[in-house]
Amino acid sequence: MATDRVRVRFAPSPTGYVHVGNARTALFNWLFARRHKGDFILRIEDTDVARSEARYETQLIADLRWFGLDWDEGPDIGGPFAPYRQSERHKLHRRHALDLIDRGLAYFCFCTPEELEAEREAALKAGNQPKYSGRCRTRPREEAARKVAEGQPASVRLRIREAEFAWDDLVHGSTGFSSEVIGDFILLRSDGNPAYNFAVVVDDEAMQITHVIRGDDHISNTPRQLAVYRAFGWTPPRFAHLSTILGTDRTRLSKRHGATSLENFREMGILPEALTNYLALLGWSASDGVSEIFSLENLVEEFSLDRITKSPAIFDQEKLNWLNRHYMKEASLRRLAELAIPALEEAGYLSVPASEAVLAWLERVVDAVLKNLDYLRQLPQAAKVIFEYDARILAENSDTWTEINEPGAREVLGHFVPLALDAAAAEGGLTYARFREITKEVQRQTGKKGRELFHPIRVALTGAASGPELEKLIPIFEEGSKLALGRPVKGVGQRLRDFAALPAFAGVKEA
RNA sequence: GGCGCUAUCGUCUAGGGGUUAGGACGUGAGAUUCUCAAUCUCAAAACCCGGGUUCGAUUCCCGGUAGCGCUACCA
Repeated sequence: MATDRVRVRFAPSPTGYVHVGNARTALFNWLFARRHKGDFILRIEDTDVARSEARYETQLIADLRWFGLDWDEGPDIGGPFAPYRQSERHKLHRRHALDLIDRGLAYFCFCTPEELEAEREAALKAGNQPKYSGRCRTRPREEAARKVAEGQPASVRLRIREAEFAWDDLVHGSTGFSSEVIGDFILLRSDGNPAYNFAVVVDDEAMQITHVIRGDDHISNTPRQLAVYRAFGWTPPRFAHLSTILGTDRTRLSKRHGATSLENFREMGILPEALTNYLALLGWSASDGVSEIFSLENLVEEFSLDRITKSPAIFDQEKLNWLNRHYMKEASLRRLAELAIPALEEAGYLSVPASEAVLAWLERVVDAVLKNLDYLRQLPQAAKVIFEYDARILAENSDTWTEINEPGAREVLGHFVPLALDAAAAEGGLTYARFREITKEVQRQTGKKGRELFHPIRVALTGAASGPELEKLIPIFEEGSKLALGRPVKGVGQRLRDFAALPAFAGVKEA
């Protein structure tokens, strides 16, 4: 390591989505860098061009920024060790591979895929570790060079010597493999592109990476990489291997488990601070063993690699929801209202762009239903009582319908509806204060109070047996009815007229 | 098949040779409210199995089992 300064990197393949496992790896790298006032580097591993498209990289960067991370060096911002795309570093990889051949530490291999496959199957059948036999290992260098010059396709393999490959893992402690299980693996493919285990090492060394924090699926790759470091005489970085994130069925979390990518969570309306907090808690805990709510800033202060768990963790959407509810309560209503717009538009409730008046009204809507939400995507559903009122549908809902047809309920409505209708007509709407005066009057006339009084009124007004407080809903109805929305919101007067028009309540207005 | 990693409530975890094994999510009950929710209170819920070491193991060691990963000219 050429520097004492902590330098870590996140090196994803741009595949079109950022899996939460990768997001957590990125987060832990970032936290470690920030904790030690070091550098966090973004490097794109795009050697496999079939899977890499420019737009994937753009999306990857956007997703990571949304997630709350920033980096000191990367493909979008450059830096002293550019380029930061693996595909643009292939010349360097080739030069290093050839250098190893010159020094007799690597060699050209002319075996065909068919030959290798046959070898592999034979080894497997014999119950042996299926590793490369070393057939091309002893070919004289001149002969190999001649074949290459003739244009024969050749890969480059590392000459593995008998050795133990051990390291002190920052998460797992001392870990090691015998060279028996490795075999002379590929450095450079016959198409000239580097293999992953070679390219990462060359790039990490060139970028002076001091700590490699990555998923534990790379544990078995580590001895190969150590072999490369050893061949070059480089000092390897420290390694920290993070456990896998599993789905509820204990298999590796994948797309079929539902929301698993940053994009998924953003679309759901999960707040990034909730997701970083949750992911930090998945496999890491604070030193007091109790604290769970952490902003990114607090996480930077508290984070340490030695408090990372070794065992795999199952992703729990419920706990993420809990954190998201927590952070939604902390967020400004304006921010939440803006985040809810796409879902509301999709539901046909809103037309964009939303005016300032609509946004201000939306804040009240968010405020009214927030307690019922796990994430913002659920807002249209939770706000249905505001946007959709249909007295006829109410009449088809047997439970609710039966309730308000009880004699007591009919009595309450018989008094309430005409009073409220008159007030709304006379005053051009109904304030909550006025609404309360009317309910008090109804209470005097009927002797009903509490649930007996309010439940029928709620049903008549909202069409539903449950929902936000009427204190919040009534002003929302009234103000909403004055706004130009994707779907007109009915005011109190309109709702009661619709209700009174139901045949079953035909007499209610005159009662 | 070989190699490796892992194992505390349903889930995320704390802890550690002697503890009433702690917290959180979720669940259940109660309180409160016009309802749902939110909130508050309470409750149920765990050391994978078998050996060893030890006066004593959930904790340390070994084995088993299970889960996961790697075993590529994928990354």
